[in-house]
Amino acid sequence: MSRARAVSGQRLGDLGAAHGVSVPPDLRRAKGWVGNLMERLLGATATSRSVPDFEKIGVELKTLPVSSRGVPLESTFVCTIPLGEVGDVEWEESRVFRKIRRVLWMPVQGERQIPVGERMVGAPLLWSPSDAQCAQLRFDWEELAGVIGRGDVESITGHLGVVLQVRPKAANAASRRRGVDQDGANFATLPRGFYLRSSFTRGILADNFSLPEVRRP
DNA sequence: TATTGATCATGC
DNA sequence: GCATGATCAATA
Repeated sequence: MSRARAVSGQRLGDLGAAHGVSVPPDLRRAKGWVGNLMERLLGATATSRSVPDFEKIGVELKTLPVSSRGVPLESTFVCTIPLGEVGDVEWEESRVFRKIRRVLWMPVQGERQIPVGERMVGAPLLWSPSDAQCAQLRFDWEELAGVIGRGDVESITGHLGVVLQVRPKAANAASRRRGVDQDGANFATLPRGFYLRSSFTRGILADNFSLPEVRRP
């Protein structure tokens, strides 16, 4: 938290320069740049292993692009979906629950009109879901995991789910991953991931900071 | 214009 | 291919 507070209020360009990281002209070809920079600044273990960013304290790091008024501009990716087994897993042992039980949110200005190097880091927030938030997440997760477990992943669109949604998570629309239908037969389908809706993360910020009045799901 | 579906980069 | 880090951009 000391490190997080130290970068709060600073511009990405200055932070990058201090760490020998060059700033891309935009994020079209560097979508993970802000997240990767924050990992370096805060001392997270930057690997592709399925463990929390801060392994010893069980904390996941998430940067959150926000407007000048502090409203999230994008949904938040949580995890990919093991299509063949998600229907047989309990909520408490799910990837979603494990991933978001402790999150360090780092809001960062995300408006495209602001040059990447001039975007400022906001106030950090170490967060765990409240009982009410857990209930919301669990409700959506059980519905979505249930549909996938029935072998109906193809019927899911981003519209389903109040706080959590399922959307593609792939290199492109031709990507394929094994799925399992109701009869246990394999089939090829687009890889999917769970995402937190921006209305949900907006509520998290609103609960902890002074933001414009918002309606939460 | 908010949102969904598509896409980009990197490591192993 | 699948995990990490996400944002872009077409469209409803």
